[in-house]
Amino acid sequence: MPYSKQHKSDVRARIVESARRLFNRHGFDHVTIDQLMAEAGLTRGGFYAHFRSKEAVFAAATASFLNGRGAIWRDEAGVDPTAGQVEMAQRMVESYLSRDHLTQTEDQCPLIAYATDVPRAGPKVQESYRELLEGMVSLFDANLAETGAASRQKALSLAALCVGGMVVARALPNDGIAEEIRVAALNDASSLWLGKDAPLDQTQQEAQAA
Amino acid sequence: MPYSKQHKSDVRARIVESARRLFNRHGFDHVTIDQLMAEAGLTRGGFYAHFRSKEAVFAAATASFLNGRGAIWRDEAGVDPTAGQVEMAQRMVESYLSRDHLTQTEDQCPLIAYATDVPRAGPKVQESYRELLEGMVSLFDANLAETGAASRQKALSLAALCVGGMVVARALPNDGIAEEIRVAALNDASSLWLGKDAPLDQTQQEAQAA
DNA sequence: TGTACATCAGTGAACGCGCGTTCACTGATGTAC
DNA sequence: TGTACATCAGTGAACGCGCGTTCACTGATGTAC
Repeated sequence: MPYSKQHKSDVRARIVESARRLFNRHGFDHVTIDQLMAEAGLTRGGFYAHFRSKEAVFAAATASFLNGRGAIWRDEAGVDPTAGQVEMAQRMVESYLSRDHLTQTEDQCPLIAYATDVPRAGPKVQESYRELLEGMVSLFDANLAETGAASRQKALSLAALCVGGMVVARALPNDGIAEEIRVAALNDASSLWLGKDAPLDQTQQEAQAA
Repeated sequence: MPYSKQHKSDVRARIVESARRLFNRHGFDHVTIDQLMAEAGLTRGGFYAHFRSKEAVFAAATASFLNGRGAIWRDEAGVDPTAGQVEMAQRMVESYLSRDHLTQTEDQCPLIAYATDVPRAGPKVQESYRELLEGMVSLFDANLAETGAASRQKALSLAALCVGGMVVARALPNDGIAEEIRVAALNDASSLWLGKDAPLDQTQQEAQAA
């Protein structure tokens, strides 16, 4: 039995990671098997020793976020015992609508990156997408000041604003309007949903300093 | 001079209309020249008597919305003299976040449909997209109770919620969660931004009746 | 410890298909007489 | 009013390229002796 199981699963993980980064940046259709194998330091043909199809690696990439970064985010959000609930929600929103998250397309949340790929993708991808969004909603739900149906509703629309705001900002040119949308969403998410003022965002701080 | 100018521009308009519908439904990459020409009752080759490239017809389709339906929407929104400002904003939000608008992908707002195609498209498309979004923001801005910077900020985040909420709802399976997002966005847009309760939406009315 | 062997991850050429685009041709239509 | 003509929108076959997938082959690696 040449090549240990360890080796194979390591390589597979490397491919998934390349795939995740590239799909995130360019979307499903605009990434080729060649590209993602090259990014993983391999060549075209070897791909099919690990995955049955391009669609399969897309599903794996989505799932990998769900169980990797996504899970970490989820865990961290529930962790700090000194912070109040609304404090936690506020941190989540600030991190989601941060300038970094708008800029760094490689590591962004797949809810943003895959939004329009998902309807055409297979059931596994759709399931992952749904699961991830539900996770986000639950997380908000648990950390809002409201309870019951009111909390659920706010959690849903807050998720829509966070994810949707980023999708829209991405579609706009980088000349100010995108940032304007992001900052407006951040401020209103804070004041309208969480009932508190957002601390000045990085972009706003720089504007004041100037 | 065979075929009148009229004839040529009629046919061109028919192609643009087919393109708009198909691009709206399937996105730029998943519509073929064959399909859109067939939809217009023509064949492949004739396309290039009207447009230089696929990208060109995409730009034309985007612009056609801007000058057609988009302009109508804009005009209507400013028209009813008996309605107050906030009343107008409320109507706009209700129409944008309506169940019909979620379902009828052919006639939806291109801000939703093209969100992820735009960053990869040419400058004309990007310009149209930006212009359309700015139009929406101005429209909200002019109809909110606030004034100045506060109004602009609310207009921006309201646009993000409307467009983004629809994009996200589209990406979710049609089994309830998509509707839940839409209705939550609608209700919170009404209560948090406009300071009023939304009348019961069609879906909610049906739920109550059952 | 060293060597022959079997396995299978990885290689890169090749296949096949879809689709944007081109092109030689056709035929419908407006104009000139 | 009718007919020959010129134009060019429209046709559909063909081209060319990109890319997902396949396949015969290679060679690295673990195992058996």
